[in-house]
Amino acid sequence: MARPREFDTTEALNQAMQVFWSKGYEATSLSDLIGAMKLSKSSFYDTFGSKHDVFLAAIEHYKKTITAQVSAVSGLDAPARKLIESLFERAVSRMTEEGGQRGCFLNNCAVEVALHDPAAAKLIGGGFAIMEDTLFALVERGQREGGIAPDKDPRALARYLTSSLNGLMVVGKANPDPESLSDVARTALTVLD
Amino acid sequence: MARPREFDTTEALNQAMQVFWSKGYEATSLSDLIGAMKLSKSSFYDTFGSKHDVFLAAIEHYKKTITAQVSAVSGLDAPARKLIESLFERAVSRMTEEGGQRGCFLNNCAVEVALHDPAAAKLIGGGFAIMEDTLFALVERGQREGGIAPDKDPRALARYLTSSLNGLMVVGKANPDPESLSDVARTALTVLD
DNA sequence: CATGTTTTGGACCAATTAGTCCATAATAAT
DNA sequence: ATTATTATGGACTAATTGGTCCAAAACATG
Repeated sequence: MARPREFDTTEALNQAMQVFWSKGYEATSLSDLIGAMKLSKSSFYDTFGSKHDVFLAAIEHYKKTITAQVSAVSGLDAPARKLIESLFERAVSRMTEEGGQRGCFLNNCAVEVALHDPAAAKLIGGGFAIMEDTLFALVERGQREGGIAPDKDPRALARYLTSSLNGLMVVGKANPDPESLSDVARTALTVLD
Repeated sequence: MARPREFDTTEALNQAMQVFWSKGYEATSLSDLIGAMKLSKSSFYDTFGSKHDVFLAAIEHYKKTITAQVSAVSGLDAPARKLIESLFERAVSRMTEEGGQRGCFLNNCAVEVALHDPAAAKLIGGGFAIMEDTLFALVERGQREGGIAPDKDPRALARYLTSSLNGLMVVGKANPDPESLSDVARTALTVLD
């Protein structure tokens, strides 16, 4: 009793994540999930246990994908400052493009469930930590390279940048205006000078 | 057919707002609402129409309360820069104190419903606009007073500060650590130098 | 006290929720 | 071809959802 004989579990989790991302946890129903994951109700429960279990797994899945993306970006040999800037630019353009207002999955989860779902909160915290650590490494590198003010505390900068990116997503949801968001991104990055 | 003979509508909306604030829109049930608002199901529907109508009214109510608070703060004769700083300080301490992790109601609403609820999205956008305009006025005053860099675009700064405050709330939800959040707030405010 | 107006509890509704279970169907192994 | 395994559709719960409705209770007014 389990999932189809050959069945791409990570792809299913990816689909589940997409649904949670678009609709939020509460607003996502079982039928939404089994529809997106393309398995039967029975297989769903046999394989994943419960809606909440899938939710946690989706958060974990998200963390894996950003870890991959992030290490790809950090590996580029462009100056670290440029990489950080392009992170903000990409956030702005994603938020302003058609259908891009889903924002950041972690961000959405943090706001919707962190207060009432300790298990999820822990995973989400871990996700933010990944972002922060990535930015920390980039900031330190930028300081060595000379693109970022060397006297500033890199940990504080990393925390600040993480928070700034999240702020951008939130205001972008209510008002996805390119000009506004560019103002925010540009101003936020002046801290690195 | 209506509400109780003497009935404080704004107080009821305030209670409704508290519930939506704590639990989110989807996770709030009718019984939650009529419990908090202290009226019967019949009176609820007679007076307010529907859950969604109450939700919109609660957002409006929130906007009224922040407008009031905000004009009180702006009226203080302390330097504008100090007022902005205390806004961030208060955000940090609220997020880190026991039970303060609800964050900002507008922020929560933006993340949970803006994408799928145009009517709410419009009200939420208006709420952010109030914040932005308030900060804009403070920034301009700060620039005149000399506490804030006069060469920077006050509109961009206001947008940036609004976004920063929201970012603070989001990361605070997942990780309500005073040190982290202080780092964020302190760093964010250096933009005003 | 009687009349007219408000307000309410709670019965009721249809839809939906997350979740269980099993007989059947599909597949694989022998 | 037979057997053993695996997966599925869908019937089935029990609870809850938002919402309607009305007879009775509470109240105010005369």
